[in-house]
Amino acid sequence: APASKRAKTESHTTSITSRRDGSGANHRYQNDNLPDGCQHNNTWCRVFIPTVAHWAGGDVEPWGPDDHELRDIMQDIWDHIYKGRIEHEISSSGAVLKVAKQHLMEWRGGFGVAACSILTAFFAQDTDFLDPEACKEFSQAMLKQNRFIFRDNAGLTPKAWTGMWRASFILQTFASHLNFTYGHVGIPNLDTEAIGARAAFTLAVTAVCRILQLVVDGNITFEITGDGDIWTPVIKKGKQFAFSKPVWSPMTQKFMQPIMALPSEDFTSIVQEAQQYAKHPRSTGSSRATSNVAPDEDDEFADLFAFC
DNA sequence: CCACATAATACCCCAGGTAC
DNA sequence: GTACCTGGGGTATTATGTGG
Repeated sequence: APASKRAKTESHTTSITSRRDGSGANHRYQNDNLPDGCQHNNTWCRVFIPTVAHWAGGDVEPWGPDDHELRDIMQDIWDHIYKGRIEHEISSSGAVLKVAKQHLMEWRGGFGVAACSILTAFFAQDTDFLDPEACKEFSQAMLKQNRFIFRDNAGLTPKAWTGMWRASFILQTFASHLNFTYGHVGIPNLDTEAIGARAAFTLAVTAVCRILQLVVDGNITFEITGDGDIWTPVIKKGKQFAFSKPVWSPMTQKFMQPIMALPSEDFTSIVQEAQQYAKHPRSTGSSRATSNVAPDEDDEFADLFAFC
């Protein structure tokens, strides 16, 4: 690694890790502890954090790098975004890193939340699913298909995966990543435009698996109010039901390999398709004036069962 | 059709809880 | 004490309604 590009400017840097000296509860770091000015024009939360998440969702370990690697990456991002305005050397135990990691938590959690609300909305629009058993059967069928693919995946070409990848549940869940990273900028040192979003996509796939599994096991129920048109998902309390690294990291690893093997053209087209579900669609030329807003239900069902 | 007021939603942020 | 994850409070932003 190249030598540090700057001299330390803060004299208060304790030579040893300066644990927590933030101003929040239990001396935790909060936004007030970030370098002065970095939040001007919402640059911190509208540009810096999305850029960090864009990197974290790239072709890397989905559940996150260690603090030192993350520090180095974030330093590059910082130097580019705040270049000439705010000089700051990020500490691997300081406010910038800690607060940013909090946002990355929310970024990962967003996949779990998205998968849950998408499946809930799907059930809510079909009265057949008023019967909890129907929900379970449906979810079981989805998962079964996944297992079938896994069982003999040695003999399958990456092409065989693409059918499943295009399932709208997964694409919609993946769109939460596109939303979260909206506003990110390219960082020359990191070649951020060249890397993909395979980690993010892996998390999306895993999140969908998790929510289906919760339904199958009866660990999520739906409170239905109104005239049956307001569904509220209720997930049982417990760490084992969370969308978290200890529970889902093994599954993520399984998914990661074949996803990494996808040719970049295929992956690019997947991302392209997911754009329609994003809040800030990247208009890729064709006018979207007439045809959409949301895909009509027939299309959605067609996609959904395309791989069943 | 536009300006404005109000309602709904999304976003950001913090801190509690839990496990180690 | 530290790290991970969650849930909710409060505000900014967008959608919706209403009068001119």
